[in-house]
Amino acid sequence: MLRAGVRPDDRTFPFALTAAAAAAGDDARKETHGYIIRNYLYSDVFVANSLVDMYAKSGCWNKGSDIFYRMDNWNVVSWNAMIANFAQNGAELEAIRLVKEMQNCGEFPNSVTYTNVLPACARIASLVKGKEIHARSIRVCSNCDVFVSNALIDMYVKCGRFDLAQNVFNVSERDQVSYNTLIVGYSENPLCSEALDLFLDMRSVGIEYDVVSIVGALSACGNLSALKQGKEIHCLSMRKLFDTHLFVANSLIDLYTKCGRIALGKKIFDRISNKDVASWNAMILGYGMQGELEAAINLFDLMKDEGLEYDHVSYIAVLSACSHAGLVERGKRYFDQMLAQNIRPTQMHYACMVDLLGRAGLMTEAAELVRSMPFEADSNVWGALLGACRIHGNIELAQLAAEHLFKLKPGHCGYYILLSNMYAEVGRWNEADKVRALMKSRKVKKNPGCSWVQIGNKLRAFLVGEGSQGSELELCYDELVKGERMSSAYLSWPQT
DNA sequence: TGTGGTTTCC
Repeated sequence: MLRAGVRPDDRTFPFALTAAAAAAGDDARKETHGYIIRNYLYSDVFVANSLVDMYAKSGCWNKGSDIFYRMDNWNVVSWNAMIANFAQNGAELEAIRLVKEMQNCGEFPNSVTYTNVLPACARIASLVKGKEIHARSIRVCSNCDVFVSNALIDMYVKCGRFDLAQNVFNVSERDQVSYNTLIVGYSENPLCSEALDLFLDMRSVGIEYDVVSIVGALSACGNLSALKQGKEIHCLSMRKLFDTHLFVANSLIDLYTKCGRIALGKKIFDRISNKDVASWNAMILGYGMQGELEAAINLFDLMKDEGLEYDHVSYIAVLSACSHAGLVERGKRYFDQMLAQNIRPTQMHYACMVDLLGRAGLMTEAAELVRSMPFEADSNVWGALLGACRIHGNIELAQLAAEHLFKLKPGHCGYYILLSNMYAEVGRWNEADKVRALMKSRKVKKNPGCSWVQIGNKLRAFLVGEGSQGSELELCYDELVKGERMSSAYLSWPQT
């Protein structure tokens, strides 16, 4: 247009800026912005809004912010773009605050406002703020907007309130995203079966599954060790050529390694031409999970040779492998390497390190690491320490760890039992009884041992002490064998 | 002839 000598006007730029926002690299953004500055088109609210949006999407929230605060007048779109700018770039509280501020400035939030701010509540898991937004959206009927109800479902899921997420889902208009949001939300234990039910439901009400639904369903199967259903979903994904999608392929590695089919997972890993960090992480975690620790650590080292940067998950994978293999010095080296790479350790990293040191009997060092953490240790960290105390018979430290665990996870039976058994082993019966009494007073039930098999689309569980399960077990076995024969018949690669 | 929106891998 410029080459043809046609002068763009303020109507041109919203289109150009939208395109620049989606373009790779910063060149198009800088050039377009520069032209606008040189030609005094800055004061047009449409143009300025598009600029804020462009910078929000490119991750420069201060650039978007500069433009916003220099604008002469704002409309509701300006506020919404600015809320998105904060919400998508790590300034969640600012985004939430801006909804109040826009009202102070006399602007009314609309459905887009709520759609933009709800993911901010979700990311910081602020149920209070999320509920407040929910209530406001009801007052102006925004909750009837499918974008808003989907964002609400996601917010409740991310705050751990599956009951409220399900409520919103039940009373709202539902589309593909509604199903996907709930499937992905449920695909973590212990709601994986619900996730798979929803995956079947969506198809029966005529809503097509897409890559996101497949990823959620595969992840649910992995967590359930539901190999047969996982294979079926693998087949469904092949039918739509989704299986070459990177996220799907990575989920397939996760599925097969979690189900113990390491070779199958490796086959998928090898076939991915554009492997990303998550592909490598999934494979390293898979080897580690199945006890192939040398393979896990070798793959970790190989990843670097391939020119890929480690992320925090890579380190969780390799540290847990070192811990299980008893490679203390090597684990410490990797931990230091992670710090040098400016990756801030999370609870899980500390839990791995405490486990590493503790298993090796370096109890003082493990306790010192917990003490030196820059934030309060969570139940994974204290649990790792308690586990190590159990192995090495360190009752004093076990008491300390258990004290924290009883506060952090008061309903978790395992910790009470572990400590009580430790007392009993050394004949400190009074203290063992005290722990049991504490457990009883808190109405903590001991979970019975449980084992299960999958038959068709159902899981059948067997509990310790259930009695007369002999015939039922045989029945399950027959069905299981039949099911295996069927699933191997339609797979295109050899079974491992 | 113009601006803003929800869900995904480890």
